[in-house]
Formats: sequence, C-alpha cells, structure tokens
Amino acid sequence: MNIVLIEDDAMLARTLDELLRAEGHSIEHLDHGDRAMTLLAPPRAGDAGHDADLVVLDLNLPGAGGLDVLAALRRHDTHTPVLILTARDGVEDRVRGLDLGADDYLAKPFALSELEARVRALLRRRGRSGPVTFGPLEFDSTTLSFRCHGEPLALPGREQRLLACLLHHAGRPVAKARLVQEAFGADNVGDNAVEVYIHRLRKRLPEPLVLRTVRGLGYVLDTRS
Amino acid sequence: MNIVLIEDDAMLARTLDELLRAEGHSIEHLDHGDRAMTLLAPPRAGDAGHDADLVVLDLNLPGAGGLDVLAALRRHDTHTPVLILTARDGVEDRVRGLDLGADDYLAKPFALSELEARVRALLRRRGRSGPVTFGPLEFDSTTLSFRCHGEPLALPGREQRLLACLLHHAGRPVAKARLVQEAFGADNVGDNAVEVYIHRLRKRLPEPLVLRTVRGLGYVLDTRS
DNA sequence: ATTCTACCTTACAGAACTGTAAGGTTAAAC
DNA sequence: GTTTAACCTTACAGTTCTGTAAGGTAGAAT
Repeated sequence: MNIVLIEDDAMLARTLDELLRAEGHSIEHLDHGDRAMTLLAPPRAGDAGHDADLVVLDLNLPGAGGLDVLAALRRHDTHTPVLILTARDGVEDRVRGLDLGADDYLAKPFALSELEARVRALLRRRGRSGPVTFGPLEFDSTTLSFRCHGEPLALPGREQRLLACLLHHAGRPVAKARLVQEAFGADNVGDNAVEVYIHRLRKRLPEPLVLRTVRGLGYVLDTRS
Repeated sequence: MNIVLIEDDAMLARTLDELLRAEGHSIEHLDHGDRAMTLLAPPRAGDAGHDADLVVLDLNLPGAGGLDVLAALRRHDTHTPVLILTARDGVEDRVRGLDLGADDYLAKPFALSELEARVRALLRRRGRSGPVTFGPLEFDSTTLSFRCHGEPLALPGREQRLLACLLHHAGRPVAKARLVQEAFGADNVGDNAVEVYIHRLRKRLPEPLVLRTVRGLGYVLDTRS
C-alpha cells in the first residue's frame, strides 16, 4: 500500500518510515505543508495527484498548516483515509481534526505498536471498502465486480445489483419488495421478476454460496450447510 | 443511522444513549455479552441478524467477552464498523482490539465530545464507503449505481465500470491500457473500444463532470472549468 | 388428503448492450 | 503548411439482457 507521511520532525519521520516499510508499504515522505498541499490537493486536476491509500498527517508543519491540508484534500477526496498525528492533545483539537474529515487521531507521544495497529485498521478497511465480503465472496470496488475464491464472477447488471443488495444484508432475509426497490430501481417491475432473477443468480452462484428462500418474506444470502 | 451499543454500565449506557439519540441516531442497547453474541453473530444465518451501521462495544461484559463478540462478528461481517470502548488502557489491549477487527479504540475515561466525533468519523466513512464521491458524483454501494446531484445515473455495465475506474483515480489521468484491464477485464478488446466507451460515457455524464483526454496517456475524470 | 398460495422454471420477443470497422477531426512535430 | 499519429464519431450486426406470461412444483393450512 502507498502511504503518504507528512511529518517535519526528521527523527520521528525516519522511525515511522522504517517501521511502515517493514510492514511492506511504500512511503512517500514530505516535511513541508506547502508541498503536501501541492501533492494532495493540486490546484488543477490532472497536474499530478497523489496515489495514496493512507495519509499520515502531522499538524505542526512549516508552511501550510496540517488542518488546511486536510481541508483542501477533503474538498475533492473524501476517500483516502487520514490519520492525524500531533502533539496537540486537547480534546477540542481532536474533535476539530476528526470533524474536518480525519479518520483517526493519535496524540504524541504514542506507542509505535499502537500506530502500527491503527494504520493496519485503516488500511484493512480501505482494502475491502465498499459492499464487503461474505465468506468466499468479495466485491472489488475498483472494477465493480464480484469475485468468489478469487475468481472473477461476471454478472449482468440486474443480477449484480441483486447480489449486492443481498450481500449488503448478508446473513439475514431481504424482503422481495425491498429487492425490487433497491436492485430494480422501483420501476414498474412485476413481482415475478425478482423470482426470475433469483433463479438466474442461483445458476451462476458458485459453491458454497446459496440463496435461501424465506417463504412469505424474501431471500437470504448464505453459505451451504 | 442504527447504532448498537453494548455496555453493561447502566449509568454510562444511559448517557451515551441520550447523546447519540440527540444526534439523530437510533440506538439498540444491550448489556450482556451473550445477547450481543446472539444479535451480532447469530448461530444460524437468517435467524434474526443485526441491522447496525455501527457497533459501540465495551469489552468488560457479563457473559461472553467483548473481544469474543468482536471476533464472532468479524467471522462473517467485515463491514460494520466497531468502536471499542473500555477501561483497559494498556497499549497491548488496544493493539489486540484493533487487530481483531475493531476500527477505533477509546479508553475510559474519555470526553463525550471525543466519542461523538469518533462516532461521526466512523459513520461518515460508512455513509459513503466504497468507491467514493467526486464533486457531485457519488456511488451508492447498496444499489451499485451512481448518483449525480442526488439523481440516479443509470449506466450499462461497461460504462459503469469505466466510470468507477476513472472515479477511483479521480483527478489524475488513467492510462488507456489500465482502463482496458480494469474495466474490460483484459479481454481481447481492441484499443478503439475504450475510445468508443469514453464517447458514450461523455454523452451521459451530467454537468459539471467532464472526461478530459490526456493525449498519449489516457483520460481524467474532472469537473468543468 | 385436499386446497390454496407462494415460489420455481422455462420460453420468448423486444430492447439494450457490445465491439469493430470505417471515415472524420484535431493536435503535435517537423 | 504539411504530415502524422492519436483521438472522435457514426453506423451496424451479433449477442446478451429484460421482463412477462404460462405452467409446474412444493409448502402450509384446513
């Protein structure tokens, strides 16, 4: 994963760099607020742009302040997780940072192992952000397609949305009416259509996934046995 | 949003309940580990199941321990964010909790405003989890469809995946070859196909979204002006 | 056991999508 | 200004998807 580290304390930066590299990430280190601004929120889109999966951001920076960088980043990118890392320990600072769009806030001094764990937590969620996984089934948010046991599972639009709906509530039944509304867009679709698409989806779903019917209610995505 | 609160300290639970309700959430409160287990990780799928957007979990519980509940939940649900809330303040405890799949960890005693902020941060991310938003464009992960200015934007499969790909790297150019691979699944697709689908997508993309071409490279999703 | 209802399965026609080919247009290089 | 390569646009045929209708099957209730 790509991590952008924005930290002006050279000593700490070096430590974090080594630490995170040791976990297999590639680190881009910046020590100046203005440069961070340029990288994370380029004035003209298309100029360069970042490729970060996570931003670790110190608030005390030369040049543009850390909170300004965060705000600028969040103007167009609500996606990349941001972990704030700072010496300011007041509760109000934390609240402000979090409400500006940060995902976590760690006050110095902190244990390195805790930073590692929080980074793992953020990257973990990023890795399978989106509609999630259920058993061997996963949804790849980049290609908007499903995979089962790692094998791509190509599905036509309707079936894909149907499966997404069931996956979203995986393990518990979803009413037929709800499926019509969420997967079919509440068009003038007959009630039978759901049955037909469930049938089609069943033929394509690989083991051990099954679609159990809950009579009178709807369907559940589940695993066999 | 639906929040499941698992906390056996009646005093604290009451406070949190009021606090979170005041922010407009509906709270389901449990004070026993076994019941939490039943709700969050039902032994048989389809029994009942939770409908939570966030779980706030105390570790010290009568009955099943909080970490057991977390582990059981994560066996099938990697999706719902979990905020751990506990008196155990050791760094090792935090690391263990986070590595078991928690998304955040707050040690007692804590400021209520910080809890609120962290809850907001988790729900915010959950609200638009997945492939993100860019300007007025957003992706609804439940229905696997795009919206622009809130209006649904129906797209055929190929165009949808193409847009997802561009959105995923929004603001910076994506190479044509990459689009072929990620959106078209590396089939035996001619190079011209991308141009055709870009063209089709352009006709459907509402203002102010544009697809700029970067000659010799690929395309960028951007906003007009 | 019978009846009823909910669900399954199949088939089909209309519609929409997909990818290629062919020619037009624009931008960069010389 | 000419040339060249990259990109745009249109058209088209093959394929796939969509939703409905019609009949079959299975579960529940009496």
